Amino acid sequence: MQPEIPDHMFYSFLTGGLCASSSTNSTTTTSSFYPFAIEDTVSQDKALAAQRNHKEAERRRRERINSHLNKLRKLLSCNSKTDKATLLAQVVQRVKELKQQTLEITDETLPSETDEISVLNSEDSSSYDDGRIIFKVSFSCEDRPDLFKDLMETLESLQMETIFADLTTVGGRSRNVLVVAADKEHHGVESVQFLQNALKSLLERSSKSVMMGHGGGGGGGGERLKRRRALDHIIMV
Amino acid sequence: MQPEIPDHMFYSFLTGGLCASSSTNSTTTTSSFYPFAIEDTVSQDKALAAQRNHKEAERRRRERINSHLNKLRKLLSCNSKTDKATLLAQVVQRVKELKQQTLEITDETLPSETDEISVLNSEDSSSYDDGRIIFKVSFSCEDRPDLFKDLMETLESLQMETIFADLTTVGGRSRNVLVVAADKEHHGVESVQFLQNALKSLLERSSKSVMMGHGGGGGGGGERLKRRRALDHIIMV
DNA sequence: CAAGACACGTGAAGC
DNA sequence: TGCTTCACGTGTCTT
Repeated sequence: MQPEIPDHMFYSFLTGGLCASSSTNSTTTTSSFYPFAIEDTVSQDKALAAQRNHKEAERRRRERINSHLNKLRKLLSCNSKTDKATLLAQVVQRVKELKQQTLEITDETLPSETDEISVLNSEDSSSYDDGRIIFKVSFSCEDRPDLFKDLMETLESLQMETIFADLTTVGGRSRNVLVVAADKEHHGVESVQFLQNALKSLLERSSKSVMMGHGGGGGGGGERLKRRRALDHIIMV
Repeated sequence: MQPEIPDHMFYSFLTGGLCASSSTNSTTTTSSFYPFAIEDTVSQDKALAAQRNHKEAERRRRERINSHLNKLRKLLSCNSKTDKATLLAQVVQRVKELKQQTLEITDETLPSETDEISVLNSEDSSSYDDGRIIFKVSFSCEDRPDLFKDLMETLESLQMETIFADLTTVGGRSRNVLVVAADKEHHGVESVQFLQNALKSLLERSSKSVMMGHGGGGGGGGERLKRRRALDHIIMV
């Protein structure tokens, strides 16, 4: 596998032979000036062995780096003849792209890092359900065991019927999109406020039960995807 | 900025001076053996200039590579003192992770590459809507202008009411998730078949109008995300 | 040959 | 001290 002394005799004769190395001159030639004295041959052997180690270590280092570069070549499915530099440029671009992509998709489909509530009166868009007012409710918050139960109780107490629920829980955060229907006899357009307040207290209850363990929540924002695994997504009708 | 002849006199005396280089021996020393003849000083200058160019080019190459490595260090937000090798190992891992992540998310939320239809009778899960049967319909297909209109007409002809629609169109592909309600007077559980057949003809109509332009569709499967931009996502109630 | 890319062995600097 | 990592200049092979 290894060439083992392929052409380095050229350099070795230089360092170990006539020419003195630029830095080792003050260490080996202290006790004796005779070029081929006994002490020198011993220390020469030691130095030679050291340099051989050094050389091989460096070779291993190069191999390690190049192996990773080859892995990257495969991951980007690019030719094995592509430059190291251009390969790395492509890697940089790819990482940027992937980061951006996951961020885009994430922001549109997964729970947001900050607590958010949105209640929309969707009567204007399409009013096929004449006797009822339809609201679209969506909010992101910290997940907790009784979140769904509390939510259902809240909606029931408001005499609202859940038509559709899209619940996504991942990484301890929960994103909930609901479509609820309210009777026009008991509710008007102003019920948006009721809903919002009810959800607000729901989220406050949530933050009370968790309190600490998740410090600020605002901070860095670059590595928010790291812990995310196996997303739990439920759609109910 | 540049050191400009910092310590290479050691090597230069070697290549241009006493010792003959291992490969250039047959080119420069053909006409004369006198070490300091005129022709030799000229060719020496030329060779020296060439080696200086070579040296600087190599330096630029190193800088290029290292600059990209530093970019990657920033992108992975890892310390500037991390090894080249371990950095690259981390990059490999990160790229793999990001690829996997986008793939996972994509498969759960975005249109699939192949045409698919799924119709579920969701009566078992929760039957709060006593007078009606609720179906969950989801399918992925090639996008086309009148897809939504045709879909609505189809559902109307089946006397089914759309309660919820989640339509995602991106990269020429469309993913549609619908919750439809059917009157129990006109429909039974077997209506799942009606729905499936209707959707099947809908997709066949679709593939007829597009036909070519997207060859197989099966193939590679590694770079399917490349063209995806600005996702068009509509939720209707 | 010139221009570019790569592997190599080496000295220096950090633990 | 030895071990590791880096930048450097070089030889060599490919366009």
